[in-house]
Amino acid sequence: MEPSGNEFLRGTLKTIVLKLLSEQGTSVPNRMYGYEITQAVKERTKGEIVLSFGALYPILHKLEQEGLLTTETEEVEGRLRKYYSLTPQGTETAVQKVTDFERFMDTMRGLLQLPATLATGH
Amino acid sequence: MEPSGNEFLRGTLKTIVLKLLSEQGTSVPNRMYGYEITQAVKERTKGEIVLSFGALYPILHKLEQEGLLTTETEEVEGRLRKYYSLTPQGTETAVQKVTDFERFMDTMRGLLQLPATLATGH
DNA sequence: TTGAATGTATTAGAAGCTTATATATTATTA
DNA sequence: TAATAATATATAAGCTTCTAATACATTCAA
Repeated sequence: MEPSGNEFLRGTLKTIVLKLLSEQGTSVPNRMYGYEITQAVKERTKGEIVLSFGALYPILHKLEQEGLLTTETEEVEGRLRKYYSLTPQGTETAVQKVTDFERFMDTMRGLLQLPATLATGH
Repeated sequence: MEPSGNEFLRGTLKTIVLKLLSEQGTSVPNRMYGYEITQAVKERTKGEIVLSFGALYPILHKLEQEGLLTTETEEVEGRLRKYYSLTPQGTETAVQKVTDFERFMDTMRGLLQLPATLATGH
């Protein structure tokens, strides 16, 4: 039906992936592998958003194909791991997507007559 | 591509339609026709969100089929107009969807590390 | 009389998901 | 030691949802 039962998530997956990769990790540029991305999203949202692999991998491949991501495969503890990191263009797109999403939320708040959020608790 | 060039709108269309119909208009229960809905969305969002008819009508028909909307057709100024209004179940769903969307925005703000919105300007 | 605005509706096709499946290793538990 | 959970990447079938295009019809303004 919907991604992890949340219909609103539709169309936001690329933005989530790009944003996570744009954050500073232990390596510069930051790199993450697919499984790690799903776990990070699950942890940060306390299980509210769970990316399925069937959704994630096609997105990663598409972003790579579009030149926003590059990959490096490494063997870690006997298993193959494919790390993804942003290209310069990917970094730009990440910023743009997040800005677009903020704007979208603002527009939706107006349309649905919702109050501005004052306390979030996160 | 995306609804009115906005990929994030995916999955929010039902919520928008239900919310608009749930607001108090001149009639109780409030009723609107398809074209009116697209215009209301366009005006409220200053053109940022434009619903296409190809997206709107299937949604209206589906909501009717699900028992969330009822319709009445009237002739107004020589043209046929089909008014949609919420059933009791539709009213419940409208509230639920808006609540779900607020929760979703909160989750996304946490995930994307966005600040809480203090001033909106709308 | 021509075009813009108003109005409902369908269709073909693309895109973005879900769900199921395949494959494989390591770590834990019964 | 055998089964299962967790770790890890990936594809395929199929459904839903959207875009873009089209059809049809009326009213109003230029």
